[in-house]
Amino acid sequence: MVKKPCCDKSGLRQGTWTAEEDRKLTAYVTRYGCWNWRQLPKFADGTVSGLARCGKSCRLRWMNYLRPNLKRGNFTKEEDETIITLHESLGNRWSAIAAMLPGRTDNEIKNHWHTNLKKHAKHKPSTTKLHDKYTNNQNLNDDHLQINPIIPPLILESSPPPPLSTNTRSSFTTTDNSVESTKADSVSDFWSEPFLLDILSDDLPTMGASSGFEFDLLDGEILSPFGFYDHLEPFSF
DNA sequence: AAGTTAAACAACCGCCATACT
DNA sequence: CAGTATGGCGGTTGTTTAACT
Repeated sequence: MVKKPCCDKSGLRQGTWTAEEDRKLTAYVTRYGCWNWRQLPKFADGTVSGLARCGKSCRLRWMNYLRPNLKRGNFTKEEDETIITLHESLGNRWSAIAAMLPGRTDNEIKNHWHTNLKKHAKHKPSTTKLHDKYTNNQNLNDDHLQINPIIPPLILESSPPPPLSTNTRSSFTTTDNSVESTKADSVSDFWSEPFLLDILSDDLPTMGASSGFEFDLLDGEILSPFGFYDHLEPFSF
């Protein structure tokens, strides 16, 4: 939804993400992984310099637009046919359909379905081999994962943020503000330092290899799956 | 050129399943 | 075992933009 930027009751921003917010989120996830979406924004150190977004919003933004290897742009004819066929078999299980289309998100497929394919699907009989395979298979859940074995591991779920001593998601949910603030401070240092040098020098080769990032330094420009890196300058928060 | 309509799509909401304490 | 926190999913909404009159 493209709402006007505003703050909700808890002071969190809503609406369209800015390039700055995208940079912050990408930088954080690139470095620490998506270990805990709901805690992530807390490390942004308030609403002025940090990410004043709810974790859910962060996850959605990352999964649908910022994560590596996402395709952008028009769907191919083959993709359309695949979506239609899978929808006949799976129904509105968009995540399952998206799993069959590397680089496409469930949200993207869902939107595409409602705006383009739904009307065509009504008139188009299913005749593809893929459809036959599914209609003849009783265990769709297991099978659809086997058909496409090249779905890349999405992101660094197993990589806890270095400053934390634990990666259990509930152990950090605490009412002990002193403990939390201490941890948050140590992590929020990240937000106040220029991350570019870090990711270029140390973390990125490793993180990039595991997460699908590809960064190239060319004449002072950084080429990345994200357009905004193309004109990125080292920044601090 | 201005107004209207339809299409596209980014993002939020609510619910549910799972993991943890 | 119950309660709570979190992640994930699907439905839906609302703004922007393109196409049309």
